[in-house]
Amino acid sequence: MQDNILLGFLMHRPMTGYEVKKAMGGSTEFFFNTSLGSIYPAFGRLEKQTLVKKERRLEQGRAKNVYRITPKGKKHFLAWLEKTPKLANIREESLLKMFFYEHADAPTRGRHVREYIDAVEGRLAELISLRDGLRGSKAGRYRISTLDFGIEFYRFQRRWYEKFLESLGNEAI
Amino acid sequence: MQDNILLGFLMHRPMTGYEVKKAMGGSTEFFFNTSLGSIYPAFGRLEKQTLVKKERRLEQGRAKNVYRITPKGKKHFLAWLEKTPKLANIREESLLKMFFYEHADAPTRGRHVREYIDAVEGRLAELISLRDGLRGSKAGRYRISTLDFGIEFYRFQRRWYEKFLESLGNEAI
DNA sequence: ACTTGCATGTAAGTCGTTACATGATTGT
DNA sequence: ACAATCATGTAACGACTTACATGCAAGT
Repeated sequence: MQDNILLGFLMHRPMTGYEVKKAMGGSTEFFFNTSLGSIYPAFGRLEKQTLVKKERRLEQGRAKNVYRITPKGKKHFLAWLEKTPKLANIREESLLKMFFYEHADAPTRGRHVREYIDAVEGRLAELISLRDGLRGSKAGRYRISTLDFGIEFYRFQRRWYEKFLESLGNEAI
Repeated sequence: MQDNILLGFLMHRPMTGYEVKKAMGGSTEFFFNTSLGSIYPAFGRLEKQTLVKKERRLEQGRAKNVYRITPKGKKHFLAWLEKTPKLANIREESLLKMFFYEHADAPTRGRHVREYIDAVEGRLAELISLRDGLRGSKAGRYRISTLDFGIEFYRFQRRWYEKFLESLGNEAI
């Protein structure tokens, strides 16, 4: 899957590994992010499969490895893109701990939920300021859609955990 | 993290790897699931750390490896449980494809979203029937909370994707 | 006889992270 | 001079999955 994201970024323009990593910031980083230590080997694999082509460039006296997607790479990416995405599993540590909350005491449960809500609000603020920055820009509508999903998702979480916190207040201690 | 879930299940009673796997079904499987090929080696590691103790039992002429959590294991589990959970990242293939939707055509986008909503509805039906089965049972309230979160989460997704589908209908093709 | 479920484990492979290692350029 | 950013890569490790391999017991 990671390979297809890299190809997706190269659909826009040829890039270095470092540039792809930067491009993820503020765009995919909230639902997909990957480290440089993962990107460079991935480009190596993609090159072996001739899905990308490495171009050695000298810019400002610095050697760069710019990767360009090949026609075969485009076909590969579009074939992946066409397939209906699989339903995502929830995989949250917070739910896992909640599942075992009978083993924690009431103050711990309350603290968890309050701190979790704080974290949700922090993330929410980031996403909202990101979207505000995109207003009036030429950013694609689908990029904005992913951001909107993120914002609504964290709002949903905030609502849910606030209600949960209330219900904890009513628990018999 | 996986290790702590195994310990969490053993907090209830000593179990075999197979039993833990079964216990996940209908309880944690919607937000955490793991394969037997992962559970058995994990118990081996936990035993080396003396967090669990293997007990060889003969039941119905069959040899079983029943694992019991040790006092040290309990301490380890409770220490993990106490720490505030980290904010979960969204990591959904559907959002990733959405991000690149300018490269797909309108019928593909529509098909994706409709099929995704179908999958969400299927999952929702599973969760709702699970919860209905839990009504009146002695199931812990926190286990029910995790289920409720799941149900509300998939309802949120259904709403969001239905609105998104509508907005796709209005797109300039 | 056959299939399903119980039960345990290993091996190979995928996917990804963090830390290590290096070095140039740009801005203060 | 110093820090930050640009830029590339490797090594070690961790977490997990699927497939392989085995075998008994219970139900049909």
